[in-house]
Amino acid sequence: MSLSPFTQNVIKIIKNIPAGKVLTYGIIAIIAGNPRGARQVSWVLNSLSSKHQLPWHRVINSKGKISLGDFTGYTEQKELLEQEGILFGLQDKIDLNKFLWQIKSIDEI
DNA sequence: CACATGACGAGGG
DNA sequence: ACCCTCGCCATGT
Repeated sequence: MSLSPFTQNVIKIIKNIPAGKVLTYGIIAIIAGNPRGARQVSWVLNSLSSKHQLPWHRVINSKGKISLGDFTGYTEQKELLEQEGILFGLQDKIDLNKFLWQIKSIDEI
């Protein structure tokens, strides 16, 4: 199995998100080279996070919320993020203006 | 080649 | 703010 360059970039980006910061599926897709590849990002997390030791919990959706369901890891992800100092506001929403990792290009990695 | 999958996102009601 | 629809994409079967 070989992964597309885009998917490889996604892995590289996620692996470099610093503790205490988060990134959204959409932004990762953009930085990785495909503005419309957000769904592929979720696929990577779901199937390759353990194999590549990815900090999967640092990826949330564009609304600043956790995308996992109550029975698929929601609580675990929230705890991991809180342990890194990330705060949850009303509606369990994270303030992106404060916790979003400011990266503009994959070259910064 | 056809069809299903997955932790998405923008838009509208 | 919530819910649904629709478009999108790399993979897997």
